[in-house]
Amino acid sequence: MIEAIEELERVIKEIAPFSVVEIEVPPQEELGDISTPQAMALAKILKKPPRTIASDIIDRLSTSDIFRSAEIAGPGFINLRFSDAYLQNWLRRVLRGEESALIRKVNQPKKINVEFVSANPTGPLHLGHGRGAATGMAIVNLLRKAGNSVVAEYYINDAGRQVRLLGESVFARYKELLGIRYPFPDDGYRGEYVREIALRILNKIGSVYRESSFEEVAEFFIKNSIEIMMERIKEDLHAFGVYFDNYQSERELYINGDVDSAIEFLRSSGYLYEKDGALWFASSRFGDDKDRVLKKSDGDYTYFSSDIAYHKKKIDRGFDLIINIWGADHHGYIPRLRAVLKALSYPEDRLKIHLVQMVNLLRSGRPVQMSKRAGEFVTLKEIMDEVGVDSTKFIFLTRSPDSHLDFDIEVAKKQSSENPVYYVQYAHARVMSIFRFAEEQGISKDKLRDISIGLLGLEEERRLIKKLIQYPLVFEKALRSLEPHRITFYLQELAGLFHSYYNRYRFVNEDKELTNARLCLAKVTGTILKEGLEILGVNAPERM
RNA sequence: GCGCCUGUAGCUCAGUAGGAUAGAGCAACUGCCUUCUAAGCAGUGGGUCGGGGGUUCGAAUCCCUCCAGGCGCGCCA
Repeated sequence: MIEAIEELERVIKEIAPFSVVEIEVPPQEELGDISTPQAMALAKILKKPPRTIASDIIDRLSTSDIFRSAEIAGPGFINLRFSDAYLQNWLRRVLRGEESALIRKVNQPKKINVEFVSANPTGPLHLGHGRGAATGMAIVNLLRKAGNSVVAEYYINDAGRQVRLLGESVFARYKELLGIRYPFPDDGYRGEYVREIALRILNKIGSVYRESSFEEVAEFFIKNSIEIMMERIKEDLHAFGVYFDNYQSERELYINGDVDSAIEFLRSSGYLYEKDGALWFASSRFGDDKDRVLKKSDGDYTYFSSDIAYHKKKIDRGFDLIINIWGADHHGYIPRLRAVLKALSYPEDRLKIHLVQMVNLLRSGRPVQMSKRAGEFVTLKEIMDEVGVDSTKFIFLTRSPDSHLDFDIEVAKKQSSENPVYYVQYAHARVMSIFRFAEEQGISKDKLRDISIGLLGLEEERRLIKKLIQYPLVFEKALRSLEPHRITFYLQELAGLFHSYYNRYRFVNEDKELTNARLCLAKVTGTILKEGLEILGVNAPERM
């Protein structure tokens, strides 16, 4: 597939150097194995009839190695069929474990920062964070598989009013545990976890702050509360199979002077001014709808200031690409951040902000009450325990990030035997099971003889092979759009073809040559299922 | 009021840098386990792609408009 893509790219770029080459799988398999509508897209630019362009493209293709046929269809589609020799050679390479058969590495690996989750350390992760976590991790996996050097990063908002409020809430519970009356802060965090944090602090330090006011011990309580909270958040993330390479603290940006130096930088560039006793950034000069305050008239910095410092630091760290994965409720923030990066002369196309839409939690069709104020909300941990990690991730990654997601706990659980995730995992487990059986018959998975595609002439076998070879194309499309759900859907289709074939034919049979060929097919299927599941961060079980 | 996202089968959703006869899972119904795992397979039914207009050889996809839902519009984070 990769050679086919490259051949088409080569030829199309000869004709139209700046066009983006679009390759797809035809809607009906009778039409061909792959196709391109490129000739029609080029017709307007080149001012030639699409079929003439198509014919020109076909003439330039060196069809013999890769393609068996190339035809013009309809208004100007080019439909191509792979030659048996090419298919056989590709299968052989996958069998040998050659990664280059599955993934085309990027020409120039990039240093990429992907920031996601970044939940405030004021409470446990909830389901919405889970969606961001699953999506972000899958995007990181995609980028890494393509050969990039990726830093998965979590930005900890551990400065400002919210964490102070957490500290005070914990302090109030601490006093309470000591049997001392203390007014609970008005908008304080009332969740049970706050009490747990207080208890841990109590166990650690005892009653030494029995008589203290919050002002006296604020630093201590804030710092410790955040640490305990982050510990728990990391535990949840790890249980969810999500790992960060770097946790960047907002507080440190202040302490290390990054905020001051970022502001100085903007000031020296002439983008700051004072008005009404506050310090403003002229973001409207860079596309934002209005200017934004960096330093309030009371002397405190806004959150925006540290965010500027944070992104300046990312740029200074030398990333070629900065990807932020945000919850959709932050979308209003995009123009001002883009304005910042413009002011910092960072090329516009090197900042990508991907929004992940909100998750509604339901139980049997009814919305689950979520009151953050009262501390009543369902945590990601609870969902993981009740529904399962793989199933939860799969549900997140079976939807476009743009779509609002209704997550029904009962449906996610009830489907647990018919859930698409098990369907895909089951296909993998079946491949493994076939090899366990073959092993009993004295056929080792690692000692398969060369595959001969001539023995795989059944319609179902051809269909499966053609689905398998689509994997590199699906990967590239997922990578280009940073949309892991494309992989998820592909895996379901692949699993479907495999199950169907499995049900009808025997892999291990009386004919040794045929058995060998079919086992090769099973092995390639297993490899690709595993490869795809790896990107999603979902387990590929040996047995179920 | 302004901005972003969404509206596709009874339900949950794919498909949208314009492309071929709009797909899948669930639910419903009918069959298939003495042979590599039935968490599976085979089959049946199910659609004004929210409405209306426009651009185009061609629109679920682009533009305009209206309707519906979600989210956001602070010297909060």
